[in-house]
Formats: sequence, structure tokens, C-alpha cells
Amino acid sequence: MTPTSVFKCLSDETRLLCLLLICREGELCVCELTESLQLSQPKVSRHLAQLRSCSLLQDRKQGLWNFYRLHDELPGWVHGVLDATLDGNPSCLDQCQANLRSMGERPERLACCD
Amino acid sequence: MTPTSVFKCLSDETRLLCLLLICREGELCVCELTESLQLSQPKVSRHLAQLRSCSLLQDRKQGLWNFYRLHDELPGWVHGVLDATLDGNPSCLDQCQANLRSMGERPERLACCD
DNA sequence: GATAAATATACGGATCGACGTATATAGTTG
DNA sequence: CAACTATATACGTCGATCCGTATATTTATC
Repeated sequence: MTPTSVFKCLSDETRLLCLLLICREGELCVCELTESLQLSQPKVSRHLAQLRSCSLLQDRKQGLWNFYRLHDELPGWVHGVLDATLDGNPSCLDQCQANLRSMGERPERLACCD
Repeated sequence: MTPTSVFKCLSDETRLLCLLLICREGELCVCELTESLQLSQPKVSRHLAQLRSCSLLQDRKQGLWNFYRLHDELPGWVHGVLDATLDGNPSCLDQCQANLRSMGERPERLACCD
């Protein structure tokens, strides 16, 4: 994971918003991200796959849903970059989070024992 | 200056190294960057122009030389991103800085009164 | 097992971005 | 002003990337 490869991931608005939103919200599944960003499912899914293949995200399957979260072994400096971006752009997720809040039934997270 | 536009700038290795090197060294002119990165002059110059047009860098002409430095009004969060990247990748500039040190006559910086 | 829902991927087209090379511009020196 | 140095830009090309659409895959439900 080189700095250049990380910044390539962050240089697309869809990918950046996915990362920042997940950073703020914890775990999100594809349909929540699709609704939150108001984008097509294949578009979101493709970008998530790319973020996963770069080890920025990892996923966890639960029934029909696939929950994405920041990778457990995300380097500290990448956390630093994401935090600095969020701190410096406090309203960049407002619309996305509003869309998420107004979403109907969101899939239930199961802790461990299913 | 949006997060996406900033990360687009950082997503190219030449531009990222220019920025990080300038972050570490203060002011550098085009010929110093060209020597430090071992790249062609037009390539370096093109990328610097892009960083300047995005207001990440600003330049100061002094005689034949054009010195680039971080923009005086660089947002704090961008500083944070650059610092986090440098902290987390401490050796990424080693070769560049070695090249810079071994450079012969480097242009003299004039303070203010020329 | 058929259907449906959530997600992933394949394909083709269009656009973007980086590059090498050549050349233009601007300042310096004689 | 002619020659030189440092830097900037123009042009054409080629590969990367993003997207919409269609389809495959996986899991749950009846």
C-alpha cells in the first residue's frame, strides 16, 4: 500500500465519499451506500471492490447483505489522512447522512452469533 | 479546493513527491526538483503548473529561477494530510533528498532585497 | 426447487490524464 | 543585441479509468 495508490483511491468522489461515510458510520452495506449516495448499485459495488482490493476496506457477509468497514489493519497514517479530511470538511457528508437517516428499513447488524 | 481535487493532485507520484519534498525542504526551484527526482524538466514543470493552478503551491521568480513552496493559504487539513503521509512513510524521500544533497551548485536564495 | 433480493462482474464506449518531443518565453551575460 | 540558461507550454499519442447496461452469483423464502 503506497501513498500514491492510496491517493488514487481517494481521488474519485464516489470512493472518497464511501470511505468517509464508512469512517463516520462504522459498518455500511452496499444498499445503504447506494441509497446514501444516490448512485447506481453497480457503480457503488465496483468502487467498493476496488477499495477492498487495495486493502482500504474489508467486507463481512451476513445473509443477503455485505457490510463494508475500514480494514482492520489500515495503516495509522491513512487513518490520519481520513480524519484530517473529515475535520477540515465537516459538512461534506451532510447530504449523504441525511439520506441514510431517512432510509426506511436498514438491515440489522448481527453481533456474532447467527 | 475540494477534497477530491486535492487527492487527484496527490494521486500522481511525481506530484506527490514534489509536494512532500517541498514540504520537507521549504522552497525548491524547478532545476532542483528535476535533479532530485531524476525526471525531465518538462515533466516536472507541467506537474508543478498543475499544483500551482490548484493552489497547492505558489511560486516566486528570482532571476532565472522559479522557486516553489507550499501555498501560504494552504488549508490546515491539507497540511494535516501531507504531514500524516510523511510521518507514515518516513523513508519515501530518502533517494530524492540524497540526490538533492549531492547536487553541485544550488541556486542561492535571496531574502528580500534584490 | 422456483422465485426474489442483494451484490458482483463483464463488456464496450467515451473521456481523461500522462508522456515524449519540440518549441516558445523570459531573464542574464557578454 | 546575440548567445545562453531556466522554465513554460503546445501538440499528438497512448494507456488508464469511469460509466451504463446487461448479466451472473449468492443467499433467503415460499
